[in-house]
Amino acid sequence: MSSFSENTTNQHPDRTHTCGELSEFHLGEQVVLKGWVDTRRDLGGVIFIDLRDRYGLTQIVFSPQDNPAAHEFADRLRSEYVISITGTVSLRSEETVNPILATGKIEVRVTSLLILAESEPPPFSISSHTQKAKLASEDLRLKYRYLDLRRPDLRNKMILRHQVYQVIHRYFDAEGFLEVETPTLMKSTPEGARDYLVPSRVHPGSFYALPQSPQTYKQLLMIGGLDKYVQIVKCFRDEDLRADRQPEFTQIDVEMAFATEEAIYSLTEGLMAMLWEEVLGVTIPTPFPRLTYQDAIWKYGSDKPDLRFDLPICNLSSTFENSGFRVFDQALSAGGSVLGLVIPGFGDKGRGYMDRLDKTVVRKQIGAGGLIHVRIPSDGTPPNCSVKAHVLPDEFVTGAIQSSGADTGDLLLVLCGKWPTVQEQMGTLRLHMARELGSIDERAWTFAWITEFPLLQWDEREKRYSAMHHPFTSPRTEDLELLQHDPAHVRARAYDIVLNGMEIGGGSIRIHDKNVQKQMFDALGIPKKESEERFGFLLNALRYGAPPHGGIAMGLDRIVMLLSRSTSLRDVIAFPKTQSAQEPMSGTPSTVERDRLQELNIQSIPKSE
RNA sequence: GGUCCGGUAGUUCAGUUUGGUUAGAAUGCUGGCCUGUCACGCCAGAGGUCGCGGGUUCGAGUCCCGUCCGGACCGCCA
Repeated sequence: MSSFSENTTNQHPDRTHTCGELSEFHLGEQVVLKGWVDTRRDLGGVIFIDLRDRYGLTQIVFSPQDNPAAHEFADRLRSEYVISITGTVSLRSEETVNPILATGKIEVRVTSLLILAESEPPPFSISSHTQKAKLASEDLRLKYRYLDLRRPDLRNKMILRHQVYQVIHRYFDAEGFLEVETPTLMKSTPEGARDYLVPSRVHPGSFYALPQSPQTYKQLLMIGGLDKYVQIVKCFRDEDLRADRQPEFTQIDVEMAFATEEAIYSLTEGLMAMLWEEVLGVTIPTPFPRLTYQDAIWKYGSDKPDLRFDLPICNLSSTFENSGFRVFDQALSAGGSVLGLVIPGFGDKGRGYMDRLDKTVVRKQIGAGGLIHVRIPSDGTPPNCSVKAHVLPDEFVTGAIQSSGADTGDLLLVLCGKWPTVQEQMGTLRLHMARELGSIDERAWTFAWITEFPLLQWDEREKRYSAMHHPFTSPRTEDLELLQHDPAHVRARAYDIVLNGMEIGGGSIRIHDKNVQKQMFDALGIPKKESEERFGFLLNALRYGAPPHGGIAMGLDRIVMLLSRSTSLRDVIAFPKTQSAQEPMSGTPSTVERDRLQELNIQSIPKSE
C-alpha cells in the first residue's frame, strides 16, 4: 500500500477504530482511523493533528522518523479535510499526556495517509475546541447546518435525542402498547391552530391538511379495539414561532382504552422516570405533585407554573375593598382583583430601581397598567408606599402588609386588573423577580400535573365559546348539567404535565358518548349540519360501542430541550426553522413553477400593500 | 399584526452617545521559520458594498425615513 496519496481510487482501508475509543490497552496495535482534521499544529519537524469523528478526538502524529513521505504530504492538511490514516498506537510520554482528552494518554503515529476529501476554509470555526463565547451567529450556523452538526455540542444533542427515542420505544413496548402510524394527509379541522394545507391534484379545489395532532385517528384506534396506542409523530401548526415553538414538531402521542386520569398519570410518570434515569442517570421522585388550574393561576399566575421556587402570589382584593383609591375600586367593582407579591430583602431598593421596574418591566415587557409598591426598610423605619396616604389611607397599606405576610426589609409589589389577565401579568412578574433574586435552582427538575382545566373559554373575537383543550375532551360528570346554562364553569377531564415552568405535555379523557359529544358541539356553537360534515365519522363511530378512553401527547422536542439544558428548540432539531418559518440552508419555502400550480388548480394571489 | 434588541474584514466584536484625515482588534486565511505540540509559538502579508434603498449635510459606519434578515417577547398557538 502506498504511504500517501490523493483519493484517486474507490479503495481505502476499512476503519478499525473510532476517534473516541483508543487507549493504553491498544498500545502497539496497527489501526486505521477516519475523520475530519479538527486542529493542526505544525511544528516544522513534526505535525500534530487532532482527528475528529462522531466519537471523539484522537491526536495523530506525522514525524519523518515514522514515514518521511507521509510527513511531507501532511503539510497539505487543513481544517475539515477528510482523511484516512494508518498508524501505530503509542503511549505519550508522561509530560505530554492531555488529561482533557478521553484518548489523551495515547497518540497514533502515522505511517500512511490518504486524503479522502479536501475542504475550503469553513465559513466559521467548528473545532471541538471552539469556545461558546466565540460561536458564530446562529443565522450563519443554520445556513451551514451540516457543518454545525460536526460540533460536539450539537452532535451530542442529536445523540441524546436518539437515546430518548429508544427509551420511548422500549418503555411503551414493555407496557403493551402498539405503535400505529396515522395519516399525514388528513382532513382539515377549523377548530384550533391554523392548518398547513396540501392541495389535491385529483380533486380540484379540495385540500388535505397536515395533522396538528392525530387526535381523531387515535380515538378511532381505541374504538377499533387496539386498546393501547403510541406513536412518535410529526405534527404541524401554522402559527408564529417562539424559542419553544416550531411549525413542525414531534409528539409522543399516546391513547388508552378504559383509561382513567390516574392510569395516564402513572403511565406518564413512569416514562419520565425512565427517561431521566437512563439518559441523565437522575432519579426523579414520583408521583408528581398536582395542582388544579384555579390554584395554579391564583397562586403562580400561570397554567404552567415554575415550581423550582415558591414566591406565591397573594390575593389582596378583600384587603383593599372600599379603600377609596380609585384604581383599586374600579378594578374591584368590575369584578377584578388586587394581587400582591412579596420580594424578600428588596425593601431598601431605591427610587431609581422602582421606576425602572415599573417602566421597563411592568409596563413595557409585561404590558400591565402600572405597578404599586410598598417598601419596608430594613432599619425599621415606616413603610414607604408609592401611593400617597391622602389617596390610599395608611390603614389599608398596613392591612396589605399583614395579609401578604411581608416583613421588615421586604418589598410588596401590587397589581390590579381583571381575571385572568392580572394573574398572568403577576405570574410574569413573579418569574422576573425570581431571576433577579437568583432563587431559581437551575439544577432542579420540578414536575407537576395541572388538573381540572376549564372545558371552554370565551373567544372575544368570535363571540362564542371555544374548547380550551379540544372539542373531544370530556367534561367532568358532575359539571355536565352546567354545560347548558353556565358553560364557563364546566371543568374538563383534562390535564397538562409541566416541568420547570414549561408545558411538556397535555391530554384528557375523551368523550365516548355520542350525546355528550353532540352537547359539546352545541356548546361550541357549531351547527348540527357543520358538525356532521366535519366530525360525522367520529359521531358515527361513537354509535357502535366506543370504549371510554383517554390519552396524552408529550412534546418530544421540549423534553429533549430540557434534558439537554438547551435554551431553544432549534438546538435539538437537526434542521430547524427560523422565527419566520424559513429554513436558511435550503431556502424553504420557495416559489414553484406556474405549471405546477395549474396542475393543482390553484392560483397565487400577490399580497396587497 | 405589534414592541424591543441586533446587522461593520471569512468569523467574533469595538467604533454610532458628540457626523470630520487612510474604519480598528482578536481570531481565521496566505507565505516563511520551527522535532513534542495540544486553541503550539514567532515573523511577514492579504483581506471591508459598515445589510439594502432613499434623505439631511460641504461631509454619514455615525443623524432621519423606508425596507430586508436574525433573535426575544406580546397577539396567536383547540
